[in-house]
Amino acid sequence: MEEKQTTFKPLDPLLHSELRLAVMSILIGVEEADFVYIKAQTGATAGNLSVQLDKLSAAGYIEVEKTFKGKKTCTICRITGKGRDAFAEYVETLKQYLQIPKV
Amino acid sequence: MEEKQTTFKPLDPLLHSELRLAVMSILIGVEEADFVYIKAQTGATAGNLSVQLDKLSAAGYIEVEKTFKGKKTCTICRITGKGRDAFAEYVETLKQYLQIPKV
DNA sequence: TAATTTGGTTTATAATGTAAACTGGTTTAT
DNA sequence: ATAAACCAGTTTACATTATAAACCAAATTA
Repeated sequence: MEEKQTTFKPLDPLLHSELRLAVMSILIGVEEADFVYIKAQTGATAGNLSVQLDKLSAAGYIEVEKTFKGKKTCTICRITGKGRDAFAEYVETLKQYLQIPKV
Repeated sequence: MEEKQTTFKPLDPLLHSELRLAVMSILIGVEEADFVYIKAQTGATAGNLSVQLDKLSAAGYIEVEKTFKGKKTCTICRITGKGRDAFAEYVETLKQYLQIPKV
């Protein structure tokens, strides 16, 4: 019987994206963050950020709440448990590629 | 004067690719590796691997030597100094996204 | 010598990322 | 009051990238 030499575990494609990863990186460290803040921190265009937040939200990695800040609309994002788990697993998987020992 | 809040350094797009990263990860640990070995380790299709090796080679991150193993052709790959540097920088940059402290 | 396998390359297509163009509402200027 | 500029996003069209199917040449096997 042939043993498959699965040296590299696949990387979650939802997280293996520069902008989405930056968003998750921000959200994992805070209670919540709004669209404008995330946009400033990442330097992303509004369009790109909107699309990527939708994808994270559709995957259940974040939740998005639309509220108001005074009269202005305000889009607040939070990481979910599922998102936290996925991020943690992504980090562990990536360590293999980066040759960083698992702690 | 406005200060730009460049929180996240951009990730080298050549390395931020699952297959190319796996290739570099292999090559950084060995003197050299051939096409067939890399294909087996990564589980990639030959076509995909061929394309990605070309890209790494075009960027000067690896060098590719075509030789023979007996009568069969054999494509040998080695990481270059430039590739080594790029990989190291990619790892450091990524740590910021992953919230892994720089050592 | 015909069929299969090996070691790849080329190329067509699918998937993804990105920013320009747009929307709906708000504030400012005239 | 109303036009002009602005803010907070969304939609959509386009560019880039990834991927595997189809292909090729040489070697091996039947």
